Amino acid sequence: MPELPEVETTRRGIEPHVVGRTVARVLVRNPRLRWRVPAKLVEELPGQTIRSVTRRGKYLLLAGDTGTAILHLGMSGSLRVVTATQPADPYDHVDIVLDSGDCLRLRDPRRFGALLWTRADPLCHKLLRGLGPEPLGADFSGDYLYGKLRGRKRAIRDALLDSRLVAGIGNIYANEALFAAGIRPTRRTGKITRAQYGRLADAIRATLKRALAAGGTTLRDFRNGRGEPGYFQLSLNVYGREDEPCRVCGTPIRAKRLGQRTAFYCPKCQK
DNA sequence: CTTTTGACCTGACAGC
DNA sequence: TGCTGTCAGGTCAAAA
Repeated sequence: MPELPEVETTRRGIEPHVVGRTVARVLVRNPRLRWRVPAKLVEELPGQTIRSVTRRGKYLLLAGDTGTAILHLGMSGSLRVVTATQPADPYDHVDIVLDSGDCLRLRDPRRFGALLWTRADPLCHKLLRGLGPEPLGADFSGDYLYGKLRGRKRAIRDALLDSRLVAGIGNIYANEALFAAGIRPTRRTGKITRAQYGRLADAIRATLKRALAAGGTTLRDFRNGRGEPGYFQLSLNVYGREDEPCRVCGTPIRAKRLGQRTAFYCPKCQK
C-alpha cells in the first residue's frame, strides 16, 4: 500500500503523539509478519522513551534510548494512534502502548510488513544500508539517474521501483512521475537522454510533493495516523485509469503488464 | 554484475 | 450462491 508519501504522512501523523512518551508495554497478538517480530523488541522497548520518529525510504524508525524499532508497512500495513482500550481488529497484530494511554497500533492483513529491533545505527541495518538516495534529498538529481542508468537495459519503470537506485518510489508514483516527464514506462533506461533524466527527476520530486500535500493516496484502505484518508487518488493521471481518457490529450490510457506489476501510460503524451 | 522470477499472505472482485 | 482465477500500494532471495 504505502509509498513514500503515505509513509511520510503516517510519520507526521503519529510523531506528535509518540515523541517524548514512554512505552508502557508492547502487545504482540501475531508475531508472524514478513519476519517474526523479535522477542528482544518486546523485552527491551518497554520503559524506553521514544526520542524521534524518522523515515528512510518506506521505513519508519522509532528511536528509543538503547535501540530503534524499524517498521515497514509492506503492501497492506497501516499504523494508527488509538486509545489503548479500543478493541483490536483481527489484523491488528501489534500494539505499542504508551504512558499517555494511547497506543500505536499496527494493522497488516497481508503481513508483508515488518517490525524489527536494532541496538546499532539503524541506517547500517542490513535492510537499510543499501538504499539509494531520498528522492526529495539533495543528492538525487537527473545527473545521478543518468550516471546510474546509462548503458543499462531495464525498463525505466522497473528501475524506479528499485530501492537501491532511489528509495521510497512504488508503482503509483513511478507511473505518475513518468507521465509527468513524458516518458513511457517501458522505455529502456539506456535510451533516455541526460536532459530527459533531468525532467524525470524534477517530475519525481514534484509528484511526491503534491502527493504529500494531499496526504497521500487512498486506493483502498490507506489512513494516516489519525485514521483520515489521503486525497491524491483524485489527482492521478494514469495509475488505475486504463481505458479512461488522458487528462491532457483525451487518448485512452493504456495498461501493460511489466514484470509482475501493471504499468499505465498515455501512448500519445509519453514516448 | 544485471535483470528476471518466485515467494510470501489475504481480500476484493470478475466471470462462470 | 459459490467456486475459480486474477489482481493489489513491497521487496527479498534465488535463478537466469
